[in-house]
Amino acid sequence: MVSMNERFLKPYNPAETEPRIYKRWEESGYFNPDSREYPPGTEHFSIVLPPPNVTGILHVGHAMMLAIEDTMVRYHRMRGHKTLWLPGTDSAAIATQSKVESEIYKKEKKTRNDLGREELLKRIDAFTKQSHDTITGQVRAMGSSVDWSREAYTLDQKRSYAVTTAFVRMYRDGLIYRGDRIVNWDPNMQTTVSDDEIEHVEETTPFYYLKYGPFIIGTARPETKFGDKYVVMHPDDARYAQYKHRDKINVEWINGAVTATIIKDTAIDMGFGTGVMTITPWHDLTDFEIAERHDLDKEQIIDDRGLLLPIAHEFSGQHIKKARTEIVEKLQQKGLIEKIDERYIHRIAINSRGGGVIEPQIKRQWFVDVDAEFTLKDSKLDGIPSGSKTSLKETMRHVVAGGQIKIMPDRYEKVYYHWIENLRDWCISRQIWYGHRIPVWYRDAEIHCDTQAPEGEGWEQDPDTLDTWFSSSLWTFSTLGWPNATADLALYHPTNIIETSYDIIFFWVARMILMSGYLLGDIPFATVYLHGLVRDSKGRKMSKSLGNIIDPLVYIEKYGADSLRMALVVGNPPGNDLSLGEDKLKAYKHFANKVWNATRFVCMSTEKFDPGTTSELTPKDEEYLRDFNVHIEDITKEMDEKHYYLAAEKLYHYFWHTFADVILEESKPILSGTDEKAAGSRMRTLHTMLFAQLRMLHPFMPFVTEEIWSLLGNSTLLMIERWPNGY
RNA sequence: GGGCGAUUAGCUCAGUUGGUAGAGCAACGAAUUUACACUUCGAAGGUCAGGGGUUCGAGUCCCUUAUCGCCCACCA
Repeated sequence: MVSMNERFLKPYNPAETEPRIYKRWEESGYFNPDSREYPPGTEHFSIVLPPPNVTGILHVGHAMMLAIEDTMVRYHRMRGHKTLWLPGTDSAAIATQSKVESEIYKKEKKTRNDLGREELLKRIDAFTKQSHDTITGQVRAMGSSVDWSREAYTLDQKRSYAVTTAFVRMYRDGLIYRGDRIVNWDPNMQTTVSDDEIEHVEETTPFYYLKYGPFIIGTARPETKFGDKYVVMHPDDARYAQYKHRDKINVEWINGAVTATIIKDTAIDMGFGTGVMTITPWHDLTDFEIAERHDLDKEQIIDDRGLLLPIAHEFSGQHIKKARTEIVEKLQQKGLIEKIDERYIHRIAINSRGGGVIEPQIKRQWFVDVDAEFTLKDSKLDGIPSGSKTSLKETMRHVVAGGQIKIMPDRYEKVYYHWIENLRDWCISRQIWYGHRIPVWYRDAEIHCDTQAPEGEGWEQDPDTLDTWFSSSLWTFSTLGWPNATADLALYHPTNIIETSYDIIFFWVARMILMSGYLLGDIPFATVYLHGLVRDSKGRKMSKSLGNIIDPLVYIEKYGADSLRMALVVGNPPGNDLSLGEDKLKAYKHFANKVWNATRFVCMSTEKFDPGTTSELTPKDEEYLRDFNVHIEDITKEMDEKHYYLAAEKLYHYFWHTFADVILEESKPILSGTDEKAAGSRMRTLHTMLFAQLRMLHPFMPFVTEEIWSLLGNSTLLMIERWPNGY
């Protein structure tokens, strides 16, 4: 053993060590799998980093993701696999634009229309650049061994080309269409929002029972009722048997007499209220579907900004929020109100990205058809042969049901199927400016969809951009060079694992499966590893209003990245939320120091030991090494089963309470004793166990282990050492 | 309205196919020119949410109730 380095005389100092070690790693080039030669037939391991949104700084949830993924990656690299972890960031179109817009408005009282498309995009670019640099700095501080040479951005040139290529293919296959459908409209952001981006918030509002001719109808939104001229009831409702489908009756309504048409439809719940309702097809999905079934007129009542249209007569131009009181007053005066229930619990839809209250509107938008049949070419999907007909829904369901993709924990498979069953066509066009422009051009009645603008005069590109998840859904292969047939794509796709938060299983995981299935005839990853949310020490969600959001850099500065990583990995099985308190960080900081000092002790007491010679082992030491081999096997098995949370805990426990507390303590008299054979045997044993434990701890605590490795006189980096295999 | 999860030591959580209840932290009692006070040793602490069932045997499997949490859903 080499003589003890003087640095061991002081406690381990992560703040001084970590940036220096990361620099060494980065300069070594080993994050890039191409930097080393591998024997033919070497297994490979690839994952993509779920790209963080360039909307600000990373939080501890991101830190957890980085900790788990880096653990996986370092483990596989040490197993000798050709390992790629591909980093990047996400433009997060709507969230980013919304954030920049509101900052500009706060400071300058200017809206996007004041600035114009070009200027706003310039401002957003400046913001995202800064945000990007902060984020990549944080990713480095966590010790993430990502291949920076392959870093991607969802909005860079290569990814944009992938996006337009995907759009054009889907359009030509009839999987993308343009249609007048009811969509979720955010009047604040002035854009559509997908179903998955909607949050429902409960609200107690008055519920009005209105006299509509001979009927009583209920509504929570009297301000939408101006145009109501269809009254709908269930065909089996005996109470209304006297009325026949399509009968016409005259009723006195808000703005005078209207001729109403009776419609019988089974969508009506006979048990709710009076079992009769009038419909507002332009602003309600159920109503829209009823209107479609019976080919009824649809009329717009509310405009894009939430103002009432001329159909509201004297209320025209008023905002719906403000108009309600006056409208109710008028109804009251006309004697049209039967009664008011003041305590009605109602769910309103909110745009989770920007915050506006959703107003359904009928709009001409672009959609992905999830039910349309298409022919799958070059299929690698089990059970869906090349050339067979399938649909996006079917491929999505099939790859999980057939076990080609495994979701951890498996209970999320049910959630996934349920989502697919209820999935409607995906609205992909957005009326914001930051994002991928839709690759479609119009000239009068002509439509041109291609990756490039058409030749000739008078063409106008669609002003809309694509849902940010459209580009994210290509991430596993757009980052590897698709649509070009690159070597990276051939080698690293499908990726082995996607490791992400369970709350984006629909937004992202499902849509990656959708896109990969269609565009590549393949799965995007073999395993979905879902981690949970990080909560504070009291189990509360981290939120701005609670003020309990912590920048991981604060923890790193105080306790070191290794401690933060351990705190985020130990006791954190997939699918569970994790409470993070400072006591944990403290505990693992102590542990890092324990490893540090145990090494110091081994150095001090084995200075005479030459690892090149093999001293004969005493029976006791043979027994220790046998037990240690069982420990290695156990840890390796946990790693292979992706039980990182258990492996980390067992490594911690063994190092501290077996290696340090028992074996090291017991070694003191042996090493200072007169029995040279016993001392030599023990030195060899300690040396073996220490080195192997440093290797196994490395994926979890890369900084301290790498630093110790180097202070022990190794000129090579621990990060590319081999995972121990028994002694 | 449907679905899922949780309920185990003061706190945070493990407990893989059923076989005598585990860890970390905290708290408690000791030790001390020690590799490490970012230490060591020791002891304490649990009707495994309640009830029922299957079994030789249940924290684990089944049924049921309660509380908390999450997700989904077009009751106007």
